[in-house]
Amino acid sequence: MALGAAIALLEEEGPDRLTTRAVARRIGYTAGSLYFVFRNRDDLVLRVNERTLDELRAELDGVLDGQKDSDARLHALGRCYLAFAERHPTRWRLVFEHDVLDVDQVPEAMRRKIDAFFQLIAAEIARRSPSLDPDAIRRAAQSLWGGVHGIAILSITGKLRAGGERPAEALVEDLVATYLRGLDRAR
Amino acid sequence: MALGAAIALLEEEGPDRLTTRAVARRIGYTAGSLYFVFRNRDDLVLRVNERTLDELRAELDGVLDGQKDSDARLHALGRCYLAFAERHPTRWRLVFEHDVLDVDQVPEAMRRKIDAFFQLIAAEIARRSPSLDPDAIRRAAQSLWGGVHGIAILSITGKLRAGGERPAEALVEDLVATYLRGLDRAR
DNA sequence: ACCTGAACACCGTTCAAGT
DNA sequence: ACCTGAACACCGTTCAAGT
Repeated sequence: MALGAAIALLEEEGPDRLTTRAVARRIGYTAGSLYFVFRNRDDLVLRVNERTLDELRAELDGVLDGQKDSDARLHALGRCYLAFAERHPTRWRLVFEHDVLDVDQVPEAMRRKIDAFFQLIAAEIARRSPSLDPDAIRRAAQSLWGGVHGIAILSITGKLRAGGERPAEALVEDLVATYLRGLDRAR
Repeated sequence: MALGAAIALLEEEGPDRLTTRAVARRIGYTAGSLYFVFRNRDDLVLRVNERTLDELRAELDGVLDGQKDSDARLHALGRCYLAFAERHPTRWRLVFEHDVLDVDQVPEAMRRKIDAFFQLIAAEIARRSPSLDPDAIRRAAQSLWGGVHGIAILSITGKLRAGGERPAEALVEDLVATYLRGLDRAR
């Protein structure tokens, strides 16, 4: 499958080398024939990204097994998210940095995957803070997870220069713990 | 100046069209001559990014004038950061998405600018929570600002799909307020 | 039905040669 | 001292033509 070659190329050579021609070469075909399986390069990247999101989702689901306490589950999700980003930096960045040109045409499936992910967080928050109304829960899920995402991206791109070991993990722990503590203190 | 042309090109046509050839064309020179002023395309992007960070910094400094309360200052910084990102999405993204190939060779000036920015946050946190030790302050500045950054990037790339108007601003307010509240509740 | 190969309009980068 | 212009090795994309 062409997708496999694309992913290998991406991890081995980086995003700039993920070209239609290189993918074709790697599977022993000619450049033009790739356009029978992908609409264009955007489409190729999009399919790689869907795969990446599916893998991430599977790992997140996996990490929830066995954890009972909602706060522990949220911490586990945060750690897992960060760990995935650190394990697959190139693929993970591609998900968020790739711009589709004809917006909202193609990425409907992608948006659903991202939404589903926020709902995972929202469900845990609803559980631990049952007094929050649905709007507040949505908001909390988005700002908390936006936060974890930001730490992950700054860490991966080397913009943090933090001290200690596993510095980004400490930041995620800090953000989740402090935010949840703030949630408990009513407004 | 070539830099001006590069920035105009970037805002008008997007990051993919920011090519050495297009910049040269726009200022009436030939492609090769650009290499007398920039080392290569990476260097060109780096210089654009430095300029962007300088502008952002100036706006952040400006927003602090007049605000006395540290919490209000942190909120103002968050809103200003987000507003800048929304006003210059392409340039702002380029700062964080551009990868220099020969790492830590070139971007020393860039790193200092980013560090200086975290220190701006850390100073406000130190002021409002004087009982925190220096490590905790650094950590708080990084996780809180990583968080604001994450919301900004998800918002700009259309991955939030939040309700209400100025949705990202509401998230930044929520994150900052809740995090600071969490900071006040000792561990 | 499936793939090739050539073509077109682009890139980044280098470097002799011109003024 | 400064710039050009051609060259090289790449891109994405299309599409006649081959099997």
